[in-house]
Amino acid sequence: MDVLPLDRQVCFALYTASRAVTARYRPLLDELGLTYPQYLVLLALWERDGRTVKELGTALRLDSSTLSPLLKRLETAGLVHRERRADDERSVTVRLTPHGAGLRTRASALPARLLCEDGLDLDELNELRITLTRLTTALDMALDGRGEIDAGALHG
Amino acid sequence: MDVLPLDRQVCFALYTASRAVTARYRPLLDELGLTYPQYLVLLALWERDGRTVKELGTALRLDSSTLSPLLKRLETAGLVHRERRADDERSVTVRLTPHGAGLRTRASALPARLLCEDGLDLDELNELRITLTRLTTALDMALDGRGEIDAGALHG
DNA sequence: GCTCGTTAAGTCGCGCACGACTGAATCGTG
DNA sequence: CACGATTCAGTCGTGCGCGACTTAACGAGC
Repeated sequence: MDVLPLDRQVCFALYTASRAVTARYRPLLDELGLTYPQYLVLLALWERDGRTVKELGTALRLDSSTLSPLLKRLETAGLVHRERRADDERSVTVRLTPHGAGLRTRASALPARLLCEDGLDLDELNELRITLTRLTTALDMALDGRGEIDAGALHG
Repeated sequence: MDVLPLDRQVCFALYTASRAVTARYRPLLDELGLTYPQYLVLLALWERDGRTVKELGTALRLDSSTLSPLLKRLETAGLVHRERRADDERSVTVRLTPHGAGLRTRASALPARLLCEDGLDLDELNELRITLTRLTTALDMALDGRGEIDAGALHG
């Protein structure tokens, strides 16, 4: 069995496409003073404000070691505010400041500005998104399942 | 115009799917002592050995500031060897060592091991790869075009 | 109430990515 | 030949991602 050439590997196409998209977003996000992951965090908060770090991590599939420093930078930039929950002192609630909430209007124009140059029509984008989501959940389940099988092997 | 929810954004699906794939590759690549970008560099070299840093960068869409430290680590690990070209002292040729070439056999088993758990069949993977490649080239052209248009505007 | 296991946020180290820059080699044009 | 522009590899600083770890708070069972 031989190695597939780079151009035939789905994993490489995915890796490259993801970087191409963030590269295309970059100049637009620079105008807002945001990085791409910071933009995704704000997307999550615009959709539902006041989530805990844990809940944001679940939505974005990132853990606290990535989110904590990122949120600290967003707080320094005056876009979010963090405070410990009164009912559970372990959790921290992340809330948009007026400034952070105000960016929503400007940010909502971004996808449309990129849509016209991505070489795909709306149907293709929709299908692509669905396929990618299916791929992600399948791989996540396979990764989780690995651990469960290993744990199960210990009992058997 | 309102902001799309996170789950409807193609950019987010791409970002998440890309990380899910590398996460799934990680335990397998750990056995080979490789990171995911290092694996991609080796894929490129297995396909055609003796390329310059510049040529590798074109194939992987990475520039020297990413590749130089990565190649240095591969050289320290004894997988590649670097040497200045005699006919052009600016360029550096990257060659696989016997050890680096030998990893090819073990690495060729990787895609098949992941294929059975990605939740997609071969036709879907093929279509996905083609769509992603089209997306990447379109976005790259748009990004390049931006600069050319700006430069053109100065002449006009 | 106390202990032990669990959970949440955060820190640290490492390896990318990428922009900005440096230094050396090469090329083009006069 | 000279000299300015270009090309190539490499360094540096910043911000992710992520594994391993720490600390504090919660919860269950005794």
